[in-house]
Amino acid sequence: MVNLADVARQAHVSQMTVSRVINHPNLVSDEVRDLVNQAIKAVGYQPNRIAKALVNQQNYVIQFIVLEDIATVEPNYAILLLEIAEVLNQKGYTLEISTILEPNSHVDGLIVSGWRDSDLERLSAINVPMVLYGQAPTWYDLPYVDVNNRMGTSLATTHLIEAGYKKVIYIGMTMALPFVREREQGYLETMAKHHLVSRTYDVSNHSHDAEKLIQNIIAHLPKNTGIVCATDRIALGVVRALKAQSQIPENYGVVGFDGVFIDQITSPKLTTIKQPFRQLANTLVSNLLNQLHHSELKTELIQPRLVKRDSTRQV
Amino acid sequence: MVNLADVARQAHVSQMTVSRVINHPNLVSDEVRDLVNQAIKAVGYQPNRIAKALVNQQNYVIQFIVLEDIATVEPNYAILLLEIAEVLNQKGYTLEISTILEPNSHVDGLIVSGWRDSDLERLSAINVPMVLYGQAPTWYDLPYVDVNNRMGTSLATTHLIEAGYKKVIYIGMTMALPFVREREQGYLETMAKHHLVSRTYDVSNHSHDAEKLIQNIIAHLPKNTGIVCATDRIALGVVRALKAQSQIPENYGVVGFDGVFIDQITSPKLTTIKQPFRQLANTLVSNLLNQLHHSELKTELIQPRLVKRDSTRQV
DNA sequence: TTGTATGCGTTATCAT
DNA sequence: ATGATAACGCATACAA
Repeated sequence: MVNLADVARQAHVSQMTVSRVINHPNLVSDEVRDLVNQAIKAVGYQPNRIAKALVNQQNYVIQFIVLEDIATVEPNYAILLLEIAEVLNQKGYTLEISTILEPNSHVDGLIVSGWRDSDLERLSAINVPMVLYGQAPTWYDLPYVDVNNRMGTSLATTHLIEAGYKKVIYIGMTMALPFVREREQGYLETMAKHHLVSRTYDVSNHSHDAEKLIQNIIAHLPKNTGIVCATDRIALGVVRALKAQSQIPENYGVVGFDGVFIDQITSPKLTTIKQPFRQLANTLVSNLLNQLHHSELKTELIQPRLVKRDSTRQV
Repeated sequence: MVNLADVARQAHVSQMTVSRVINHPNLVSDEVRDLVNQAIKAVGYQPNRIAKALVNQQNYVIQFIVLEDIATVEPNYAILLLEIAEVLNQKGYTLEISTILEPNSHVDGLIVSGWRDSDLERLSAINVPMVLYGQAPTWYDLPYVDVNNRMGTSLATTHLIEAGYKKVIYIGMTMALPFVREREQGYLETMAKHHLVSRTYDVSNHSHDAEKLIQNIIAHLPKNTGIVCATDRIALGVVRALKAQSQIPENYGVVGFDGVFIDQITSPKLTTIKQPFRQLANTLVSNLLNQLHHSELKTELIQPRLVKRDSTRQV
């Protein structure tokens, strides 16, 4: 392992000068700085994160905590995790993954996902920099990053209206979580804005439930109806129920939400609201590192994107 | 932060004695050991991984490298990653995730997945302990862990035969990877063993392709046929193509492979070969840690499990 | 069986 | 502007 001493020897300066060139280059004269930089390249020096961590009393470890059952959201997490890991590694941090909330002293910061309202009390008691993935109630002072769920369903609803579907209904989820309410609100608001009558249904977030719901209400569902779904999973069930009559997208238009994996395996392919996971990952990480360095708390909503495919009419 | 010195003071012994109690308890007298252990609890000591890493010239970081396009296998990876992370954390290691092959000096070991044959040359040149996820050719001396793919399709084929399907065909993948060949072999062998005529087709690993294939060959496909699919994705397309006539499982039986996520969202629910991801994760990790400590190379195949659901007849 | 001295690679502090 | 020294927490080698 090549260390500071090796570089120092090569450049005929002291260890400290090398350390300064790396951490406080403006405190070093131009000539010496160039000399040292050359030496660093020549010997192939790579800073030792462990030694740095020891002296700085930091660990350069961020823990990603998944509190919900993975099975419910698998594809999303794979993407998000990989994005976060990449961003973190770039900044010299390591990502640790955990499924329980019990922060060890060796983590510098927490990214928490899949939490329920009942977790927030416990979370706000923990004295480690953290950022939540998912919109949290404001009365806890916990910074969060999320996609703008309300805007998402609003985009979906607008798209269906503009595509000429006469009636537009919403199929939501039976979960008391902020993002669930937000998605519903996005639909309701947009319908109100267009002076249209809204109609919502609730199912569990499983394709088979959504499929059954549609089979039950199909008799009362006029042709030329648009269906905004709270998730791609629900949309999958809806599409399956309607496909038998191959009435998509002529008689029924379907829009999902998430845009990960499921949207690609439906038939017809799903028009959906895509969560920008790369951007979410970037924002989560920079948010957290900002807290570590400058200790500012900040909450952010990221804009989603409508992806038009075959389950809705081309406008 | 409470350290060895704090414990030592509490127990009225030296730092070294405390260190010994932790690392070599048999070198310490019983009384002193008990005393120190009490002190450890009393002051709430937690070993500092960073300091340990520095002195041991280890980093306690394992890198998980995903070389293939994530989009093709998302759900599987989410599960595998979380399992690996959990096992690793238990053993005091941290998991780092990367999508490129360029091991930094700060990683102690590599778990490599999604590699192609063309990567193996480069991999075997890297001088860091590693284990591959996925069966590799034996002429590279790289240890790997994989599910027993051959046994998997064999289980699937046997199940269909025993369920009374007269003809059993196989839909495989157009990829030149060992595991692809293994899965096909499992089918072919089992058919031969039962003195049955085998018939294989190939498609890309996309549900839409599989769906088209079935639509094209359905005319020549006699009733009472069993279909072994190389993946759940393919099975999903097959089920979709056959569902219009709702002939599953009476006239056609379908078995998939993987058992992650997709199998739950098909309709009817998929009979499939389940990859034991928890066991795979455990084996991958213990394999790697064995290399780190005792430097033995070992390759292992894990047994998969047949999960009978609604896409095949109950025997 | 227990304790002392030393060093891992880095950086902050203080001195020059 | 540059360098010498000490310190972070732990474990190995050696001494007692």
